[in-house]
Amino acid sequence: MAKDRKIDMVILGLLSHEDMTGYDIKKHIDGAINFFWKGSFGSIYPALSAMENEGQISKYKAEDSGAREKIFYHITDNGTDSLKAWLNEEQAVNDMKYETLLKLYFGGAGDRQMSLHNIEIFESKIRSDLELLKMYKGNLEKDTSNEDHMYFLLTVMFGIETYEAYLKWCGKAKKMLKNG
Amino acid sequence: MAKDRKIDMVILGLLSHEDMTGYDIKKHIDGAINFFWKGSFGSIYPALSAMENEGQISKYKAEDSGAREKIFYHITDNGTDSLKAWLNEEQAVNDMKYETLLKLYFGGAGDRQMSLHNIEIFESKIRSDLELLKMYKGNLEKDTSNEDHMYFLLTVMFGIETYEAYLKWCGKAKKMLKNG
DNA sequence: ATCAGCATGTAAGGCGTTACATGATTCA
DNA sequence: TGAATCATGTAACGCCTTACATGCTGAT
Repeated sequence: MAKDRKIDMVILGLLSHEDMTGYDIKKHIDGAINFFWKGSFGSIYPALSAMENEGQISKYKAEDSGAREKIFYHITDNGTDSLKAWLNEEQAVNDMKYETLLKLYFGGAGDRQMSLHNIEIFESKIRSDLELLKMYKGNLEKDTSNEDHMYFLLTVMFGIETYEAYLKWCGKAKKMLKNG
Repeated sequence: MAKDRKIDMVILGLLSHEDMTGYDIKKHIDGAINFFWKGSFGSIYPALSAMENEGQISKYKAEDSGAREKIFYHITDNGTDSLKAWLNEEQAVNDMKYETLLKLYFGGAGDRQMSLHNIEIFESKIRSDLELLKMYKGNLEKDTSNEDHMYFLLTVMFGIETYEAYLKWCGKAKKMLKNG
């Protein structure tokens, strides 16, 4: 029941690269991170407040902002320590929820055409996401000077590898449903 | 904000095969389903109560049980309708949370040895889970008379395909961290 | 004797989503 | 003029986990 909000670590990780606003953080999460982690405004802003109270991050307002106020957050030494401690913990939970597989598992309660259709929907989503991943990969490979890019690239490669496996499986599964 | 408890569908799906107790349901979820969905007693028992009130399932007590009372649940026609309606919905959310990748993404904040170690932990977990999946596959292939086994087999094959892709990636990633 | 497994359930509380509220700027 | 994007935040509420409570049976 101890605190286990991983969104805190996402925020600390992003702020370890550069100062950002809550809005910036959301945009980053919606990028390449989105393939292995998610986060909404409703979780980010409250987390930022809590973490500032805990002294993990500090905030300051943009001086020039002619438009609406922008609040930038900066990671503190405490925050850096928390981030490193988490990285060094051996425990890591990888939690999958494939509603597509759940439906397939219970496919016997419907007809084959339906299962086939559900696989095709999955397949087309994966196909378009895979293109996105390949685009990310291309961009990362252009600039190898940044040390962090290797880490980003590794996660993108993970995505590509698994998504290609998904597609391979889709082919087999469709065949089995048609013939077997 | 509408009801979106997928655990209901897991329960209906399992009960569409045979009558079961809450304990039986938990055991099934902890088997091959565990690779793509999870469920605890704390979510199963309350769901069973709610679904009985809604008329999706009905309950009866085992007559002979010499030991502690056993409550069996049976799917009703309403329940079967709900299950089929869900299976026919095109929408399916596949939600991943890879803490391992999150740590790797922010690997630049630590040293390479740490990232390498985290990948090795992931790799050994995947390796042992893959063996389990292959055992499930072998068992399912022994009895092809049961129509449902094809659906179970498809989900197990999905697991095997993706886990093998994970391992392939682990090899590449370790090399990159050592050399790159 | 003691521990694991069978079996049902409740309680507390954390985590997260969706929807709402507000308002400026930019671009078609 | 209207929509999209920038930007911050709150409110309501749902889902789920962990821990607790209870007690029998069978194996070591």
